[in-house]
Amino acid sequence: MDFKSIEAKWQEEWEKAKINEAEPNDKDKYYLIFAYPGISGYLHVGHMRGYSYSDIITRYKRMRNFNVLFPAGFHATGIHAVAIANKIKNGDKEMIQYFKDNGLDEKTIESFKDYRNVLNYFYDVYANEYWKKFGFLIDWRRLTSTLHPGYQKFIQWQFRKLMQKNLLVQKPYYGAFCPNCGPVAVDPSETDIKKGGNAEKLEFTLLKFKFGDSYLIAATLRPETVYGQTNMWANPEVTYVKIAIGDEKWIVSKECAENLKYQGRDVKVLEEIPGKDLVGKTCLAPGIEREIPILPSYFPDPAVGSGLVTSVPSDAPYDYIALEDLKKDEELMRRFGLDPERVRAIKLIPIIKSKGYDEFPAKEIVERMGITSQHDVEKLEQATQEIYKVGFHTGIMRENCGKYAGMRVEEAKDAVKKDLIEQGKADTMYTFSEPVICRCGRNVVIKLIPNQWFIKYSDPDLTEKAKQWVPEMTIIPEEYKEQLPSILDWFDDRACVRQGSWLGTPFPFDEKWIIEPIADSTLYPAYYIVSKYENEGKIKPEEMTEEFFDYVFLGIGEPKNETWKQIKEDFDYWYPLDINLGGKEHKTVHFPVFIMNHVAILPGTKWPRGIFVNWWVMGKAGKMSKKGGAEPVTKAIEKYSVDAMRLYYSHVASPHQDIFWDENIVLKYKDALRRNYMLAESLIKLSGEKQYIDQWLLYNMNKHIEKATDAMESYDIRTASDEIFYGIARDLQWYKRRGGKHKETIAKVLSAWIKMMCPFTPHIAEEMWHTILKNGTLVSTENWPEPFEEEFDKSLDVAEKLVSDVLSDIRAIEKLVKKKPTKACIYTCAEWKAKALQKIISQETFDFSTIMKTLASDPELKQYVKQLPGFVKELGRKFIQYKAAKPINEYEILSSATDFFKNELGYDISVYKETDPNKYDPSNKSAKAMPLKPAIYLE
RNA sequence: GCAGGGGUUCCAGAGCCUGGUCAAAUGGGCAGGACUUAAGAUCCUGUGGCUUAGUGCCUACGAGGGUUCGAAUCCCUCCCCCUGCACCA
Repeated sequence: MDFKSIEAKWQEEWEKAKINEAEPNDKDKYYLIFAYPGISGYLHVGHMRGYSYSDIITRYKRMRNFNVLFPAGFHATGIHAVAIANKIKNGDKEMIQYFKDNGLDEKTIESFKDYRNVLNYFYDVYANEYWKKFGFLIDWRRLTSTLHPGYQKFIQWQFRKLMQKNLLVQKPYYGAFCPNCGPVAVDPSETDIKKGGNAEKLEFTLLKFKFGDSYLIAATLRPETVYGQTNMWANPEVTYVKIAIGDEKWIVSKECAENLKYQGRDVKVLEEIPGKDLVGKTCLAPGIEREIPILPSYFPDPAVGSGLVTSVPSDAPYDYIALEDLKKDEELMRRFGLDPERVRAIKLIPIIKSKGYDEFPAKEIVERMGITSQHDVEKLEQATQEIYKVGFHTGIMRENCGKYAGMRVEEAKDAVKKDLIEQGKADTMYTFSEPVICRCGRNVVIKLIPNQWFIKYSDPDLTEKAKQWVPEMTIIPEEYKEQLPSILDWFDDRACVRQGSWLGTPFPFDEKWIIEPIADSTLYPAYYIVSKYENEGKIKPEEMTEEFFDYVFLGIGEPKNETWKQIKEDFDYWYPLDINLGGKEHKTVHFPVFIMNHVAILPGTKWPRGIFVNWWVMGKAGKMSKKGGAEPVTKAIEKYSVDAMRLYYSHVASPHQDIFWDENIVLKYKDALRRNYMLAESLIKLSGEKQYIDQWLLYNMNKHIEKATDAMESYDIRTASDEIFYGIARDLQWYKRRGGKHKETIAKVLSAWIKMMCPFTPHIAEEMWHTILKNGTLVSTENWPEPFEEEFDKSLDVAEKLVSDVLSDIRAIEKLVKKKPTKACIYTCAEWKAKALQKIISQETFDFSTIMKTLASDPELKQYVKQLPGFVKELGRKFIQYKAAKPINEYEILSSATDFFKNELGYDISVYKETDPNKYDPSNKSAKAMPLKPAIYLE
């Protein structure tokens, strides 16, 4: 089967038929978007998961006779495109190779020096190489980007509305900042940065150690440990600086001085002081007011804190091991003129009592973990974290800790810090927990922005309204719906503009600020209504004034022309949005702000109706990296076929669970598609009488339609695809095996089957619709099948189960007798037994004594009263399974299946009634016959 | 720390809300067989243990308790794993 040409063929047909284009009409509407992707490079198979769900859902809704709007766009704002352009400009080999690997020629790559070409290139790749190739029925006329002029007008309007509602506030903010590039995002995906994505922004306490006319500054996260200080660590390889700050003089690392400057402190560098010059001297430790020695060590990083570290070897693994190392290192001590005796005399001071630790937690954990040197950074980090955690939660200050004795560490930490600051012995500064390097190579610092604009998501009224709205929404999965109110509560004000070489919309109240990329993508489903008109040239961006958007979105004012009127009509028809679909990474940022902005700006009738969250596709090393390692989309399409991937996403697990990409599994789904195709092909060739198995098939198909429909209605893609691709296939397989061959039944069932496949695997569904069923229409425009109208009864299933049970019973006996039988005899039970079963399963509930009474009161059954109790007990087990089924004629059913049995088993089968006086029954098996469990004799 | 999710049979993964038809769907793997020149294709059969002419019993759904006639499913305690946490969308 040539998947590739099938895909191309039907994609073309769909486009010709324009079934992707949506205009208002008199049908009910359904509007879905997926959270549009940032333009950050080629996408991999992980990204296609959620997008595929979007297309499956919208195709389903379309077949349910909804008028469906499914637009898409690009999130172009931010740093990505500029970063790529810069790299090309700088001749970055890796980046150039990346494009070469993707088949681009030198000239095109060269053109990427202009970020606009980068954007245009990826717009094209995403839309045409990914989405279109995946068969998505996106309304391409609405394609937009966050950099389209109209879109920017829209965003500016949105911010004016926020301002009018007092939801924009200005206050100081400490943000990550690159001196070259401006604000950067520090996050594990390392979009903006080269290194340090896991760094946390920490507020360090700066301890001031009196040292001559100035202070040595040591940064710490554990101010409460001042009582355990034994010495100061200076790194002899680092050059420190003496700075004038306020009316004091501090000694810190250069990086620290830099940080302080960025954090709004008035800093003037006075002179440089090599670290080795500090070693051997003493300083006055704050809090304990004791002179302590300054000792050499190599772990203090000038980029972290102040580059100087106060040593608490009892509770800090780094300090402990550094001290131990030094004590052993005669040569080092000699080099700095230290007195080895005095160094060795330094004793650990017990200060905190933590659960599971004795006097010196640091010493204990270092020994327990077998850490032998201060260069074993990984283990030391782990140890530090462990001690920090245990100390914080369970620690109690010991009696030598002054007025804090007996206090819990959790409280002492803040108390000590506060007191030291008040006494002028400490200060604070923000620092990253590890060095952060910008893409440009510079160290990222934390900068104070005194007049940062925020969106006031903490606004109590807004939060409350949003929380109230959540229960009204359809949110998939349910757990997220329960989580959302607490996320909305927790959600704080969020910086919404920034300065720097960023792409984005100018902030309407101060154009030197650019609106940051999360804030400009919260209300955008509304813009897809307008974007079509912008793209068609029917409205110019200049025309998109405040008046325009007020009219279209809020119904305020009057239309200036027909187009305005029409756009408003469109908006009123399509809005609100039914589903916003996005990955789980959006749970705590995008989705909450999406809800809150709608709630803040639009009237209640336009608030979003639903959210669908999908989880990720994982590679072997965790989340699939955007930078490589994962399978790129284009290659995957070739290898697996689009439909196989769509089915894989649908069926391999619930959408709300991470899945692990495994190409063998995807290939299995490709096999499954082929198998179903072949099955349908073989069935359509059959012809013959209508039999009871046809009724059975229709009955089961009916159930599959009901189940799959129910599943789809509740967005349970996994269950639906299971019913359709495996449940139905299994029944068709059995039908065929049982000798089913009625043309009309087959055509009817296949037609429904293929329709149901269509949302999931549209290409192969179209192909089957045409080549197997010889239809001239598009299955994509058909209606989803309704359950068949025939009267069905559960007895159809009961009967068929009888046949398959008898078959597997015969097989079981075959195994036990350990020889190939030559014939089999089946004895169906006597009439009275069948009658008794019928009486039992017609009961509401299984109650032994009531049933016995009912049976015993029957004149016909009365005579068997001795056999009844055992009989009832045995049938009790089947009660639920057979409850309410109509009676079946076992003899007839089995007799009609003798050919089937012969085919399956390879020998003759005779069916007798237990009561038949002429039956062949050499070993008296017939008496064992029970309802739905005939006796069997093998010879 | 704050918030959330989860531990199911060889693997993946349903079931759990609404307790009994659950030795537990489905897909894979594996074993055996069929068809084939052949197959990664397709089709059958099997896949906890013991036992048995189609049966029955035991052990099972992280661990331990509890509720119940009855628990993978409800309640409690404990252990372990995972995820997100804010100028990345």
